[in-house]
Amino acid sequence: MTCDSELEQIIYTALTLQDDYPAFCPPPKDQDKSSSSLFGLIPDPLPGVENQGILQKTIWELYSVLGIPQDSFLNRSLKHHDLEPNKESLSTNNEISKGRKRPLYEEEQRESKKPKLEMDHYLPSARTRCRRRTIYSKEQTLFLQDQFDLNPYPDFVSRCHIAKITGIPEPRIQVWFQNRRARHLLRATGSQVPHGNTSLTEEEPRCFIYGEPQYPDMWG
Amino acid sequence: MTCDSELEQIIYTALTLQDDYPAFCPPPKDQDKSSSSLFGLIPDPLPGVENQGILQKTIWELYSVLGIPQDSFLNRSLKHHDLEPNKESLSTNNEISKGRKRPLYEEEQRESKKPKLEMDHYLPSARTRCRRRTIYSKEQTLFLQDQFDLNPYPDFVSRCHIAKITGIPEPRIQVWFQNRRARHLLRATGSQVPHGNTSLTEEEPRCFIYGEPQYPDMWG
DNA sequence: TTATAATCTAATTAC
DNA sequence: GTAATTAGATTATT
Repeated sequence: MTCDSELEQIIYTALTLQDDYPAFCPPPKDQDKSSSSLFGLIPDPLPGVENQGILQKTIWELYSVLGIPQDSFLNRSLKHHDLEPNKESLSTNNEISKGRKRPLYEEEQRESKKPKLEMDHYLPSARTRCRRRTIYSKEQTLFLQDQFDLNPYPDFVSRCHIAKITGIPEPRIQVWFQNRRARHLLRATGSQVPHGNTSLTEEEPRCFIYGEPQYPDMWG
Repeated sequence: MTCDSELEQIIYTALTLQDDYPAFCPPPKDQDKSSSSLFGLIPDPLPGVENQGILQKTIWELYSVLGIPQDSFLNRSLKHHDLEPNKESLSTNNEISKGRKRPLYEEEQRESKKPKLEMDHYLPSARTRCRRRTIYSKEQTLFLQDQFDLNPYPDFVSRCHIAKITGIPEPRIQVWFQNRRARHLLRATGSQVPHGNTSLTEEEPRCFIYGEPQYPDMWG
């Protein structure tokens, strides 16, 4: 009914969505499939969030395809993120880490003689090792390149501006600039012109640009 | 009326919030304070999002304290993030990067003879260079340490699980594990026991653990 | 295949 | 002490 690419798309859509809304992160897989408890896994509607239908539908599809039953630790985990990050959410649910140790992987601990099979089952290292590769549109890439020409070291606030304008999450912006610097700043001084005439990282090839940021020529 | 620490808290609260909701990222500072346009900066209520009052109040406080007027590029920027990341949001607003180059910093370009003052003004490198340091609660730290003992290399799905349970954003989980590995895995084999008897990174001191992950002893 | 997003180490900064 | 950032190397997707 659902081919592999479809399933993968569903999974990564859910993972991408939960990146913005942690409450929708899917639970770990479990072989004990009791179909009666399937509905218990569908998260309650997050009060107020838009595109509720899309989120719910995606998670529902994911759970249905994987046949994930209601796991015990989920009952003890946080119900809903209160939309305020890092607000000691665990303090009201401190039986997670106080009452027992390692609630997430207690299944693996119990049968510690089949570690790799269990691990591959729980954490499919081939498919979910990395975050799904982000594809940027032509307009997004052009805008990022323009910003890079202006300042290859945007600070947090600048990255937030870029994130707002492009719609790209700020951590992706950070990674994009890291990769861009590795490709272009170093290539400009290193491989293309081995003797370095491009005056950007000339005098200090491996400096940390903290106290006195070095900017392109148009900035002075 | 508002002391510096208060202002800083407001700024970073807003920045943290916009990390989850990019539409609420504050605009860049601007000296042209025309108080009449202040209300134009207050973002429209994001339809449906909870804690609307907190977000609105925070942004309002921030804008009021900074006296930020309605910037021109804000009119051309995205109105509301459509809650689906990386969905070529720019394609419907492609006049941002098509119609003109570098809309975000056109002010600096115009007066390119005062680069550092302008840059310091726009991008206060001392205060907003880095993301505000995240403070983890005792329960969060304990849970992360437990997960680290089980698997110091959690993949994307595992990091999402941890993010869900702890309420910490996934990128922060990633950074936490990076720092923890640098502190503990290397310290265990390097400084404490210089000759390395702890069998974790023994045969391959600088390997990338991709194809065949190495896990602690309890995993085999 | 190439380009590049994501991950990793190691050193470092800064809170 | 530790969260965040950086360079650089590497993996791996498109």
